Amino acid sequence: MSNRNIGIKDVAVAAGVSVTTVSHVLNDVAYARVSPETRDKVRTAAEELGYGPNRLAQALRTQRTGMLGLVSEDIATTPHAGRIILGADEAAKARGYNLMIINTSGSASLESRQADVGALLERRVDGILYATMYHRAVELPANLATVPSVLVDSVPTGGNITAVIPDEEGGARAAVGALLEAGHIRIGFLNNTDDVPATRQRLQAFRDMLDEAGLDGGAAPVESAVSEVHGGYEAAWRMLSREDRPTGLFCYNDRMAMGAYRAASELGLSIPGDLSVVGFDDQELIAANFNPGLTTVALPHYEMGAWATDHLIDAIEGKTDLALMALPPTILGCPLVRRDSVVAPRR
Amino acid sequence: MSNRNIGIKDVAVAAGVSVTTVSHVLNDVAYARVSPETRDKVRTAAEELGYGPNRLAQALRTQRTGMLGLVSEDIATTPHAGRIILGADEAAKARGYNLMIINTSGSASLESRQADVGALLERRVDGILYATMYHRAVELPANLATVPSVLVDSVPTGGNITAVIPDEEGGARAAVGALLEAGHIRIGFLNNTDDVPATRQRLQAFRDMLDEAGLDGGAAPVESAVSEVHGGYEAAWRMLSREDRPTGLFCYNDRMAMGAYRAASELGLSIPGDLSVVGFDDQELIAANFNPGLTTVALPHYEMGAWATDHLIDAIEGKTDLALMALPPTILGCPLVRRDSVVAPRR
DNA sequence: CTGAAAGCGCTAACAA
DNA sequence: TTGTTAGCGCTTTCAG
Repeated sequence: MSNRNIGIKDVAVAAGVSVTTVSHVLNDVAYARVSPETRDKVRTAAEELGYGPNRLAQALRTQRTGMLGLVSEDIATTPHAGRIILGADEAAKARGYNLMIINTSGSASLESRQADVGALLERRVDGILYATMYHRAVELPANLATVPSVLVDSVPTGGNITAVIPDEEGGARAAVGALLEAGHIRIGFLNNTDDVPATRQRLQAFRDMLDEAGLDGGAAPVESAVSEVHGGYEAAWRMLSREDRPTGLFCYNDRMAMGAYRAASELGLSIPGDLSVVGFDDQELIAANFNPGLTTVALPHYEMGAWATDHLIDAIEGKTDLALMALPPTILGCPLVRRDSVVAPRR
Repeated sequence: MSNRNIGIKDVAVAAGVSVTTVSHVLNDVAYARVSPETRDKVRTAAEELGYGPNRLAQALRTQRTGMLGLVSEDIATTPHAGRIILGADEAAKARGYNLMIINTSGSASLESRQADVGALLERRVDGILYATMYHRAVELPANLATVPSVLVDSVPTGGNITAVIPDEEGGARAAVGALLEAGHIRIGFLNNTDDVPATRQRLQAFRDMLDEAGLDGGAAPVESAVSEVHGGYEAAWRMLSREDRPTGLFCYNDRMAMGAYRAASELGLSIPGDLSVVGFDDQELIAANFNPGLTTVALPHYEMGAWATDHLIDAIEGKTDLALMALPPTILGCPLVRRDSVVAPRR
């Protein structure tokens, strides 16, 4: 058990050598030439005393803390943050780094976010991950540029910084593809009303897929509403009340799909018999627990967190030049998760 | 904007004073006697140079890092972790501390969890928060005792450590109380099958409340199943198929309540008309988005995180002796969140 | 093969 | 009222 009070000097005394030697063997310094016997003596002494290095002192001396700062938006409000943190934590741990986390609000002022970054900087983190809770364009605090950093789940409004984002288009194409593949030809889209990349890109992919299938994407029904359960409910109600109501429905996210389930049920439409639906986000609680289970598209939060961390560490260790890969953002896939809400349309 | 490269010495030179003076004014050292003019010179010099203290060096010298370690179980799988982290982060930030987070698994071996604590110890965190994802008894890594620490959302199996847990009993009493108050006299409980404190305490509170209301708690219907949606569905189906089916249903958690909603619907029972239900956990996604909105009991995760952090810092700063408050655990309230799933029974 | 000593950036006696 | 200086625990150059 590691004992806070004992230092390298104590180990040196116990082993009857100098601190230099202790440092050399404990850190496996390449150029050090120490006899096997001495190495053994040192190691057992360290073991017996329960020596653990003081990382602060190490850091002060080497100018490397082995700490990564993670500023994350709205940690408590979405499950997405947890996945990014987990991906980052595991990637970091695998390479001997640890995470210093600061929560911020998506709506916080630039100054307040700059102060958060500043706190991390004072602690001399080796690099910073800046994670947002949904894919959009963010204005980054200027002091972020002070240190290697990567943006997770967003693109920068100005300037350039390495970023990693989800493949909205590919995900949407997979979703619509699942419907097409099942044989649907009347397909509707329940879109979000916010002006974020996902809104535009998913719509574009929706239309493209229909066009490519020989259907008229431009004429396909689209209803928009706030991307919450009640919005999905309202939009679905409108969509499903049409004469030529679709047999397949692509929803902007799982929450809207949840609303669509309710609307369908109230309209006497069964899922998937009368209506096939596919969502986006793969929110466990909703998607897996629905009846029938919701086929949806998963967002790669864990993967983005891990990717960002790995590349950040590469940059810190000089294995990569972040500046070179600053633009464009790296895009990570959004895999389709098949459950039971898509079947062939009734004929 | 804080500049990593400039140190206290540069400020001293720029201001034409010694480093001592700089240190004194920048840290507002009480006993220091520095003229107002000098103070000004120092402050503006620091400002202009963009000086930010190197917290590592400070920490090495003062033996205080201002960092708190947080080992948290299963960050990505429950929304609870996010709330604990948020509560801890805000409390910490308010007192000038930051959080170093390590994720661990609830099922990880003692050694692996001990290594996680060890990593925090090497970084010389001033104290450690150990958070579990559900209320139970945990075996803590021995090295945790090395430093001030508090356990969040669990009680220790052996030894003593300050802990903070939710008021299971009070929460359950509030839940059953809501049903009683609405006039229900046939009330059932859908319980969890895991042997955790919540299972026992909520059941006990359920029976007690009925007894106190002059109903026979011992005879009240209880069905148990795994605490997931499908478990709730199965248990509810059994419960609601009885001749004397209850008009009020208390569910172990919101997920089980979600299953109960489905079972009720399939049995042609409307909520809340034919059946009033109350859950536990207040999982936003479920509880608020259900139709009707689920009346439930909120778990004080944010509060536990904040309470633990505040008391940990008190101990670190010598304002409290943690040992004195080690036993018994502090209990934080679980407030009832009223929505629309409880009404008076039909008569 | 091993050790002495300088110094990372800062704080806090102590001196002036 | 201000400055000198000795470390905090470690790594690393340089000399044996």
